[in-house]
Amino acid sequence: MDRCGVAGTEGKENCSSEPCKSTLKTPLKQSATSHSVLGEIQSNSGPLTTPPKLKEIPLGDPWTPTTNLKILISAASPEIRNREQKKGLQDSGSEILEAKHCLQEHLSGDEYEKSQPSRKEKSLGLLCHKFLARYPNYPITGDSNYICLDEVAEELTVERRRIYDIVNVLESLHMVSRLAKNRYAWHGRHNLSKTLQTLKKVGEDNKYMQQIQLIKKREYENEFELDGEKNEETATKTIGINEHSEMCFVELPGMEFRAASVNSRKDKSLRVMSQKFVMLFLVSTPQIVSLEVAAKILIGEDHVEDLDKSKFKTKIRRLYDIANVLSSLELIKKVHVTEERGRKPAFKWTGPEVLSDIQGTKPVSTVSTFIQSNSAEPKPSKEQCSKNLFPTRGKQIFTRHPSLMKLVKTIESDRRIHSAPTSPVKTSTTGCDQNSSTFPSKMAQLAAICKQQLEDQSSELKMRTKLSSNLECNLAAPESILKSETYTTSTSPNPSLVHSLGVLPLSHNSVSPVMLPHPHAGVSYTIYLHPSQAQTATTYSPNFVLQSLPCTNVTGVKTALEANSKVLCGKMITEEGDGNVVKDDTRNFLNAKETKITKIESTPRSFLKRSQALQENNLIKKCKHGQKSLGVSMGESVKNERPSSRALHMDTEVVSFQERGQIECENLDQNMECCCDKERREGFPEDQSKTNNTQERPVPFAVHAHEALFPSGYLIPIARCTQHSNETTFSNKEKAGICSLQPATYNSPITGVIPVTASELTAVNIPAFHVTPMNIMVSPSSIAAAPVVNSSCLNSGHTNSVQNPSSSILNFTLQHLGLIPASVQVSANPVLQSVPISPKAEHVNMVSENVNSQREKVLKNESQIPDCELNGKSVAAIPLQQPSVPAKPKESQVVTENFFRTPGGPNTIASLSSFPENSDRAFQRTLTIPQRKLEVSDD
DNA sequence: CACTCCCGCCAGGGA
DNA sequence: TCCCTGGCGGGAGTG
Repeated sequence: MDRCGVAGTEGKENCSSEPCKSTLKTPLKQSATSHSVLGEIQSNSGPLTTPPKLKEIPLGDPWTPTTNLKILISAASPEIRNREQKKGLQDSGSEILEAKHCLQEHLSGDEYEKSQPSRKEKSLGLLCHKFLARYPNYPITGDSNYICLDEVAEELTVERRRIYDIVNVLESLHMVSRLAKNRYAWHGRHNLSKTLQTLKKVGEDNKYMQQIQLIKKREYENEFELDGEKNEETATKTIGINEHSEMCFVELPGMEFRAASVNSRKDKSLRVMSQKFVMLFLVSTPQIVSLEVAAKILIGEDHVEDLDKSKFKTKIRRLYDIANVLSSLELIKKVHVTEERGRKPAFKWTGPEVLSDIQGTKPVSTVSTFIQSNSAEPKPSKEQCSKNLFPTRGKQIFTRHPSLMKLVKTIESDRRIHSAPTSPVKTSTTGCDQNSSTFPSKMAQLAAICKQQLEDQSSELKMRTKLSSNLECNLAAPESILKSETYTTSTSPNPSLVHSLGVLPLSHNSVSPVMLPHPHAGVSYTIYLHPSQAQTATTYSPNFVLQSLPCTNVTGVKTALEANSKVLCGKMITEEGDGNVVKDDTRNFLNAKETKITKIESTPRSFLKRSQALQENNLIKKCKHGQKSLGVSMGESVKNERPSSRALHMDTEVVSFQERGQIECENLDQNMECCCDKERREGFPEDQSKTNNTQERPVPFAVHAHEALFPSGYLIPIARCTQHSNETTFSNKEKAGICSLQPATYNSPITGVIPVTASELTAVNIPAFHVTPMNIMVSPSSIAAAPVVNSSCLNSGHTNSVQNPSSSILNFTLQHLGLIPASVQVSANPVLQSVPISPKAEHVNMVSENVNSQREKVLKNESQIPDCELNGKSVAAIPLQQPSVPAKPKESQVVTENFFRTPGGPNTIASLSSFPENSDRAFQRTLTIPQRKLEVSDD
């Protein structure tokens, strides 16, 4: 394709005056340059040109395996043939030219035209389909799924330019990542769910919902007021919302680096636009976004002033490009929205439902090279961290997300960096980590930052959470306490920090720090998870709610209540492409627009109210279920605080609390929401969720965050890692069913009955921790400090295996609770053996090594913890296996269920269900991270 | 005519 | 300097 590009350029020179387009209709000119020829050939039938030429064509191109296939295809398809010819043209333009001439000569105008592929046949969407067909949705990790743009363009017989369009959109979804020039890595949909979650989070942060509402409001006003000036004013206002927002590309942990190389270019508008476009869908309740609205919002972010038509038009064009690709991905579907003003093109989200998952976790927008900092290295200075994170000059690998700016500021104000991140061990499980080498440093810095942040706020956490009263920390050696900080949104100077940190980039080589923001109180904990495959973020809330993010990348779980995000829109009639008409009468909503908007502005208040309502709701639920636990006392206090954190993001919501009631499960609390969301996303079978049998539950660690209270007072809902559940699709029905599901009861030998709502399956129940409540006392400080899994630990030199996020969480939990020594790593992933923490590892919680056998037993019995080393003692050794390896015995799946019900996202049944298409692969992949039943050997 | 969106010119910038 | 990238908008195709 290089040639193409070149040829194109050259050709332009020669035939610039002669529009290639014209060439299509017009006979090819001898003088036409290769470029023009190319165009002609492409569009014109190349019947004359023989397939053989194609073979010959790739002179310089490596003979690809697909060549034969292409030839065959071309033989069968005139269009393809043409494209092939075109391709061939690149190399042997003259020959093609001749052929073309011949063709033209022999064909009449009509015939010639007929021979040309129709416009539709050349659509980007179709091209994208072809492109996607080349790669598996869920490629096996570790496989080298590389994409050579030249080859692809060649094989698809399209200009490389078109491939860029596709790749850029795919890149925005992290389905591909750029490895090098002309080379991309194919990730398939493995990261899709994470990406979507992240995007949703970012979208919520950006208040896209509000923007949409404002735009709609404006339109609404226009309809009735017809006040042009006013409209413009409104428009400006609307746009103004984004004025400050900067274009940024949301990165996923582990993906940044590669993307970075691409980011050299300032404008990645297509990528950014794509992400934002997706965000719009994710944040809006009727997940229907009209092009007009999308364009306005996108323009608003770029240039508020430039609302001129041309710009708008251009945006629309680009949106079409993006939409075509997204449509090919089956993430959206074209529909038409009929409003008062008329019928407008729009797109409806048809992709997996995305939950705003983990609270406080944020997508790392862009991370530049990090200086690797391991324990031995001096702690990175704040400046350095900032610098690395947000390089101001040179090649900024990634565009930084606004939230990161906040982080930087926070860091600035907060100088103390407590502990250096653990040295990451390089564990590349994916074929994409070629550039991982640079990650460690970044991660380290991020970790340092997070730690710092956490530490600073830890004191606050202590005060807020009176966990100490309930829990005494016998675990807590000073070091054991990872820098954790409490984040109280209300008081925290940098409330945003939590969110900023939310998602940290994961590198295969390093541990990723994960912010565990307290839902409301803002107490956040950071857990350093091994970024490598799992990419799971864990949230640790003061109330001891552990949540694992599907991936670290996942944006924090803003409480964006999906239900809440009701888009203000007039009566909306959506005509789906297939002719189905979807009516969404939200007119009533319009009436409240003003009010709602006002509310939005006065977010704090509304938040409080909501918070209270939520709290009440939670309490009620608890009571309802008769749940009693230590967590209650603590939990409540904690819960009370949650609202605040939530408030940060709730401003977008204008929906009345009652409305939310419908989605009660989602409203319970952020954690729960996450869980719920995950569940839904994962396509958790309704029946399954309803199933009382925990073991059958696809989701390990399923616990009703709100309801399942453990004696110990630890409420540890852990969201499943949704890594593999990208494709989960839950029908509305299913969702509803889930939401409405009656709480399932799970028996915990120790704790007793733990009612769990099906929708909350994602929550993790860690009965083991509750076994000896009194023994597991956690001092406030310890609580505040989230155990950080040292990267070294995670990557303990013994193994290359990637730490499963769930395992990280497990370790964290166990260590934190003192169930296991800090030095012991329990791998949630059966594949990953428990790995002794490297002595070098710093920041590892020094958990009392003395874990009484009872606990272990309890764990064994109760939590069904997978084999692991407790106290560095026995643990059924499990052959280390690359988690990435997809092929897994089905048994693993079963095991998974039993295992602690850990959030091993990947291995959940749900995830399986979510892979309708590639069930095989999905399944395999799922198996990849088998959850083992924890068999703790009594010593 | 409006909507779509293909096509490829051309500039930025990395190698 | 080469040429990879990708913004951008003209204008063709479609309904």
